[in-house]
Order: sequence, then structure tokens, then C-alpha cells
Amino acid sequence: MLEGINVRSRVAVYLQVENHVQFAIAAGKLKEGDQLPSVRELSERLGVNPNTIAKSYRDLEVMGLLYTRRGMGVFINKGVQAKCKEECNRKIFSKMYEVVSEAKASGVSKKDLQEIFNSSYSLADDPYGDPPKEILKLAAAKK
Amino acid sequence: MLEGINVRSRVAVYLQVENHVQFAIAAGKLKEGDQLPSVRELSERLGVNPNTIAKSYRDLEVMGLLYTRRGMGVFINKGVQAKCKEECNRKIFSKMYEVVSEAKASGVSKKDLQEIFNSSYSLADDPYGDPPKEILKLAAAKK
Amino acid sequence: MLEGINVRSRVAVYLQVENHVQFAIAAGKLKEGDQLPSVRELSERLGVNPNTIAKSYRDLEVMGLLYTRRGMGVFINKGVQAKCKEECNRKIFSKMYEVVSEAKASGVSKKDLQEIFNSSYSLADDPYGDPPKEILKLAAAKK
Amino acid sequence: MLEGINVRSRVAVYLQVENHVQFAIAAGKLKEGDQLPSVRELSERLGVNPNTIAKSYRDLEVMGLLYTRRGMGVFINKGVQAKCKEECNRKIFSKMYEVVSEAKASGVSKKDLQEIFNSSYSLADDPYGDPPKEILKLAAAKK
DNA sequence: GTGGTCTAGACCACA
DNA sequence: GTGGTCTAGACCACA
Repeated sequence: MLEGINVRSRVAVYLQVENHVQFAIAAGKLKEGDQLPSVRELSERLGVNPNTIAKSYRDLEVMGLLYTRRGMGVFINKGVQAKCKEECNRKIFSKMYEVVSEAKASGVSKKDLQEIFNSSYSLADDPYGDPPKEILKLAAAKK
Repeated sequence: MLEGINVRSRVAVYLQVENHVQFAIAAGKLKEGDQLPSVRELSERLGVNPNTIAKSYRDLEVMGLLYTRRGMGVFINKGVQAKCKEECNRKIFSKMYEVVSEAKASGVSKKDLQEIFNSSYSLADDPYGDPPKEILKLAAAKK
Repeated sequence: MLEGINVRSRVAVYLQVENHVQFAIAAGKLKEGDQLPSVRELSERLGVNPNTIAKSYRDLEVMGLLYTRRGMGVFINKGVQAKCKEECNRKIFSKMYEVVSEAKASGVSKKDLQEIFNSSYSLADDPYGDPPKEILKLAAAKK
Repeated sequence: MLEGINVRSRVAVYLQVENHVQFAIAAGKLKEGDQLPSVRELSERLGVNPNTIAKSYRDLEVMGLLYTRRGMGVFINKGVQAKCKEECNRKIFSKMYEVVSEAKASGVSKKDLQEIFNSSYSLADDPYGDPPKEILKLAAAKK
């Protein structure tokens, strides 16, 4: 749980945590009633300040995905998988739309783009790690 | 030229302008010797601070894509299309990799993702505008 | 007795228990000499830590509403109904004042507010349970 | 704008700010495009730490009520009045339901409760100030 | 032990 | 000037 967070990524840690939790709920890896790691535990594991994690959890609570039992911990709310799936889909659609629009705007052909999509899919692993070197080589070759 | 900039986007305006110019060069829409709108004109059109545009142009000049003729305006350098294509490809690969990784992490099947890719491609138009409503409807339906 | 406690509420469990007992005394449902469920029994029934219930009982004892007979259990003191009524009235006034002030601040008309009051009264049942669905539908309709 | 915040209230300052903004949007006092006071300005005016205000604004952004233009400030989103009205109504319903349920649970008659409602309405002013003394006197008398 | 709230203050990105 | 992110650390409420 939550092991893909990359403190050196340009994406803020608190946002990575939020996304990670949303993805995991959407994918059914986190289910109603599951307890998240405590603020202190997770912050120690990731080597970040507890406030950073607290911020993620607070935001996720505002979104209605978590609830807090004071002194007990933080838990996944009920009925959130559908909501998360929808929200994740929305995000994926938006991002896909963005990258495809950019590709079109820079004159990439659909065929090339489809190839980029395919190689990305086979290599895809960790959303916040740097993209694997293979993919950057493909990009360079593709001139 | 440069009409898709969205001041309400979380992407900084100056970055949107830089990307926009790079895309246009890569796609051959902006060619060696073409003149860009003046800082003042563009800043007024977009309703942003002139410093913002000035920063974009300065960055693009540092990258070697533009040159300035004092009192005359800002112009596209020669031999920049290949360089821009390469750079754009790199960006597109990275983003595609990110969105595909996120989709995987949230449990979206390859088939669904391919569909998302296809609809995005047919609808794709403006990288920074809000995605068209059609696409959000598709996202909602896709639960 | 004490069946309306909601562990997922933001109101602390120990406070809910205290309020519940006070309400019941004020309403005459708990009378002088009545025995309360044991700390262990109640904590198991509600799925909370026994310390939580112990704290409620301790507080209620400090307020003079309960007394403990070691080895026997916890009982309602005598002459507490009037005191509880007064205290409950104070709480109700304060809360009513707060909700009405908020309603005014958000532009709700007196007429609408009176309606909200009426429907609440007809539906009112469990102070800490989620409000019944009917009421939320009314709220949504009331735009 | 935002002058009713009470630093000495038991309600957290950041929550008061959030509620205040939601009420003001619902009531039409804050409209699409309106700029909120800057984090620094408001924090100085209220005598609290800038982080406290930043937290409110962040939450309101997560809720979709605000958007941020980096370096420019924080603005009211479009199409939020309906959403806020609904949300405020929901809150008011829930609170009214809670207080009425409590009143019922403690044996207050509908007639008395209606009176409490009426006096609250005439006195209602500031949601976070202490209730006016008049109302507490009424409560005491009402035994 | 758990999370909530808040302060003080740094450093960054952006306009 | 604006907000964003994060650290360090205090003190509180709760279980």
C-alpha cells in the first residue's frame, strides 16, 4: 500500500498520496472499511512531515472518500468505488484528451500516436517514477 | 495563433504559451522568419500580465527557437522544426506514459483505454481548453 | 437504550453517550434508581473502546447525574430530571440559534426555514443517525 | 466580507472561513469571478497564521467553489451558487433535524420548540458569536 | 496510541 | 506582490 510514492517527483507528495488512494479504491484494492496507515506511520515510511500526509487525508475526507474516527484512525468510506472509478475515468479522459490534443497540435500522425500508446501500455508501471529509458529512446528515434 | 490559452488552467500561462509555440513549430504552422504577436498585443488579448508573455518569449529565445529584432518584433529562428519535433515527441511520450500508468493503476482495461484513446483522438482540438462535453459524458457512461 | 450512537459521526462517541443519557433523563425515560448498561456491555454493543464509555459515565457522575455502586453497576441519581431539562433546553436554544443564524446568513427565507423546521419535526427520530433520506430529498428539492 | 469570524469560538477558524464563504455564495453576496481577500491580507486582518487561511481556500478549491490563479489570487468559480445553495440547505436540514431530534428526545413539546425557533429567528445574527444573553435567559425560564 | 488545529517560517513558482 | 509546498514543532481531543 502506497509504496509507489516518489518524494523526488515534481508532483507534490500530498497529491501523489491522494491519487494513489483514489486509484486503489477505483481498482478495488482498497475497500469500504479498510484502514489506512496512520499519519505518523506513513510519514515516517515516506520520510516526509506528518502534516503532508495529514493534508492528503484531509482532502480525501473533504472529497468524501475517507472518514476519521478520532483516536482510531482513518477509514475508507462506503459506496466510494463507483465514485472513484468515475472520477478516475474523468481524469484519465481529460489527460488523454490533453496529450492527444498536444500530439495533434504538434503534427503527430494517428499511426505514430497509436504506437506511442502501445509502447506506453506495455511499459506502464509506476505513474510517478520517471518514464523508463526505453520509452525515451523510442521518442528520440521517432523523429 | 495562440488562441487556446486558458488562464484558469492549473498549467502556468507562460508554459502554455511556450508549449503552444513549440507545437506550432513542430507542426510546421510556424516557420522560419514568421513573426509572433508582440508582447503587449498578446498579453492584452489573453488578459494576462505582459511580464508573463515576456517570460515565455525570453525562454523560447534561450532555447534558440526565437530571435528578437529590437523595435521590429520577435521571429522564428531557422532550422528549429526538427528540434521541436523531437522535444514534443519526448513530452508526448512522457505524458502518455503517465496517463497510461495511472489508468493501469486504477484498473482500467486495455480495451477501455484504447476506446478512450480513440474518442480523444476524434475529438481532440484544443490542448488547454476544457475537454469537450462529449468526452466527459463518455467518461461518466464508462463506469 | 443508547441505540442511536453513531461511531462515524464527527461528534465524539463519549459526548453522544453523555447527551443521550441527559436527554433520556430530561424526557423521563430514565428515572431515579434506573440502572445503566455496564461499561463492558455497552462498549461491546457499540463496538467502541471501554475507556470511552467509562469516560462518559465518569463525566455524568461528576455532573451528579449518576452514582456507582461498586460491583453492582451504575444508577440514575435522584432529583436530576429538572436539572437535565434545564441543561437540555440551554443546548437546544444554542443549537437552534446557530442553525437559524446560518440559515439567515445563507439567505434562506423565514418561510422556507419554518418549512424545514416542520418537516424535521415530523421526521425527527434519532439525533445521531444520518438524517432520513426523505429530508435530504426535501433539501435537494428546495433549491 | 468575512468579518464575522470569531477567533475565540470553539469552531475552528478555517471552518468558519469555509462556511462563511459558502453562505455568502449561496446568498449571492459572492458572485462568479469575485476575488477573495489574499491569504496574507485575511490572515493579518483576523490575526491568524496564513496557513490557516490557505487551508480554508484549499478546501474550498477541492470542493470546486474557488479557483486559483497563481500569483494573481483566488476567485469564485462559475456556476457555484446553485451548488452552494443546495449544500447549505443540506447542512441546515441536517442541523435542524439534529436539534429537533434532540429536543424530541429530551421531551420538549412542539409548541415550546416552535417558540424557541421563533425567538432564535428574531435574535439570529452571527452564527459564531456566542448566542445573545436574551436567548439564554429564555432557556433558563423555560424549565 | 490516534488525528485536529495552529503557529512560525522557509523556499519556490508565478505575475 | 500572489499562492503552493513543506518542515518542525506545539498543544489539544479522543480512545
